[in-house]
Amino acid sequence: MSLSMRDPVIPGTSMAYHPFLPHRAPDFAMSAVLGHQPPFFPALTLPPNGAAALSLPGALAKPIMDQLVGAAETGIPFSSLGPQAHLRPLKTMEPEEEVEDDPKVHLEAKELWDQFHKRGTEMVITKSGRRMFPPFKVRCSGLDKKAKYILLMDIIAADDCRYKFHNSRWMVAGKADPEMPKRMYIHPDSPATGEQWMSKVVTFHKLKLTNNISDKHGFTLAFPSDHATWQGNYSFGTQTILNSMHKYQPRFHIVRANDILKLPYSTFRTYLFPETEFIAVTAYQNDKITQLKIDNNPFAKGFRDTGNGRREKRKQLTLQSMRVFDERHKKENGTSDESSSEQAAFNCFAQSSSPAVSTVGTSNLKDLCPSEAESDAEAESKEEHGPEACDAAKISTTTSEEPCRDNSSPAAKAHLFAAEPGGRPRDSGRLDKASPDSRHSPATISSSTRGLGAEERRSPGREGAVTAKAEEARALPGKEAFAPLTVQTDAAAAHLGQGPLPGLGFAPGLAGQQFFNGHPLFLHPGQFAMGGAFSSMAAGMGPLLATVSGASTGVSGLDSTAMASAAAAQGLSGASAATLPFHLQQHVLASQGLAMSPFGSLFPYPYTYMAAAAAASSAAASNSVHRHPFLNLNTMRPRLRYSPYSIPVPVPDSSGLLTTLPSMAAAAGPLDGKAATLAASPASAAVDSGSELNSRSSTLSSSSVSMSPKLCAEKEAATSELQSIQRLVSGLEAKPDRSRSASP
DNA sequence: TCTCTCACTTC
DNA sequence: TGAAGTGAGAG
Repeated sequence: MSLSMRDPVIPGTSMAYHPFLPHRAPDFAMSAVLGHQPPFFPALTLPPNGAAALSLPGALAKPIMDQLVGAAETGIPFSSLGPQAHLRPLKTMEPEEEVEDDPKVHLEAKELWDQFHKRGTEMVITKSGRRMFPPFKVRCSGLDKKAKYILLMDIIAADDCRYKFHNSRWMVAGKADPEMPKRMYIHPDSPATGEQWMSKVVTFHKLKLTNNISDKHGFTLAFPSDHATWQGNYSFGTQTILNSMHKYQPRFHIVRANDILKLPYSTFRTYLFPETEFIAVTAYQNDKITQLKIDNNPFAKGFRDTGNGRREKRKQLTLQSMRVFDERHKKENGTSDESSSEQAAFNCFAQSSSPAVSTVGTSNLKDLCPSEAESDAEAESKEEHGPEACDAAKISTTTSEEPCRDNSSPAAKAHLFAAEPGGRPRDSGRLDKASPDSRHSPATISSSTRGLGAEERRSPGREGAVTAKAEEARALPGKEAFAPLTVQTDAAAAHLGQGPLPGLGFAPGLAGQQFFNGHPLFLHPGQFAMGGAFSSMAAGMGPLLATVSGASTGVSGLDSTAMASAAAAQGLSGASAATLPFHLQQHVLASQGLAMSPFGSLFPYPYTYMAAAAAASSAAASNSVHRHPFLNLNTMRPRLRYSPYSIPVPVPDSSGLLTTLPSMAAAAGPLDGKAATLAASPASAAVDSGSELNSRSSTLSSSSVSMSPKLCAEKEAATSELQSIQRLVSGLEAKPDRSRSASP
């Protein structure tokens, strides 16, 4: 039965309140996500390809909405609203015809990400939502030019730890807080042909990160079917909710589908870029990250040391006032305390100083501190800075590179994900039967070693340049073979519990649960107005029950559907479960003994649909290890935990990402050997840097020469300036947690 | 730690 | 011109 306007459904078709109906979007102001197995749905299937257009008059939709909203607000268990509908497997909704493609994904602005990773990643999250920086941009290749693809991104917990920034480094501070409801962001251009995707850099800069648990920028779609294909709770949104001081890993997905509706049973290819891992913070902890962002984010230009931003003015003021103080001090104490080191420093300063006082402490200071400053400056200069980046290098010197903080563990090496054919998925007959995809080829984990040329450091936000440079890069032989983890899930592939899809393993008790295997999705608001995926979704979402409540977009959700249903399954009253916010329900569920993935995404989404049945059966049949794929995985390769796919992947030891034990990784992950050593004794590190400064000053002083008399007047001024600088530096050193090592 | 405001930026 | 994206800094 195909859905159309005239279908006599009670009291209306599911499409009546489908949130993707563009003309309906503003009306979707429900305060809760409505439940599972909605009683309104007759047994229906979607037309092939979900292509039937549905234009539902508001007059018809409104009463339905009211009813749903009313039910949600009063907390009436949805099951009491009517008999549960039995939804047939949507066999007519099958993925696109198999096409030959071999997608490869290249992370753009990789060098920026590398720096970011090296310095110890931090990503600011705010209540209102903050963009990612560096921006997550990729370039795709190997797509079928004609086929349509949907590109998505989500962010999952990297581990189950909470972190703190202590003694200039990130360390584990305990167990992770309960995970926030996850969403997935669908690139607003989706779906588009492979040709279109490959012709440009795909950027996800509009995705925002927030710590606001009541964020209204998302809504949930439940796929209320007892059929594995449709199980799942799909949350869309433009903001993802993260826990502060927790580590996260962005993921990128390519789905060959011409319709969002097909996501649940389409093949997901998932790519992880280890260097994009980050710790969410509400305020910057690590000055190096701050500086990196200031140097590279156009919006933060005002804080750069160069230019006329507030930062410089403030610095000038500071220096000025300090100079006044010095002069006053000298008048009181005479000038006898001029040290030779000051002279030397002055010499050095005088040689390279630019006239502006405000620039003191950038390149000039770098000259004074060759070892640390240079090492860092060298490292940075090797990264092919543009003009701004050069500036950045100077500034980072100014802000005092700290050996402890520098994660020089070659993160760049970490992105070679060589998939081992080792873990072949276990077969699941049930899946084969249940999934429409079962005819497809088995799941493959392809590790693409794509050699793109070294990317030049780019100024973010300049897509054109980025694209052009990427083009250049593509023409070059690969400096670094990049092989993102590629997991192709497929129905027949469902050999779960080992091999490439252990992330699909279902925790005990969840295996048969609905809504626990779906994964939320971010949806770009623009897609409400889009044709393409969502227009056809309007026709194809019959069996979906969607609830949205709105803030800015008029659409929002509490993501409670899944939990409501699951909680109900756990013996909670429908009412209470339905009224709990998603995250609370998660707690409830956890307390109910429902095993949940500690990593938030209970189960990695769409492929779950394909593997759900198999997972359920295999989980039931398998031993405890198999039922705890994460644990199993963790034993072997702890930091793969954020990957939904526990692939036995050989990873370079230097990666620091996949080979480190969690605690060690947390403690020493972002540090290189030297840093780790220093980190073991942070105090000594601070002392070291200070003493280094002193000894360097002495060295300079001993080699200093007497000054020309005509310089005497300037010398005095410069000396006082130097004192100011040194005071500044020692002031910085004195800062306990956010200390910067002294790079004089 | 977090939130808010501010001055600054880009678009 | 104004909306939106920045980090700093105060509280």
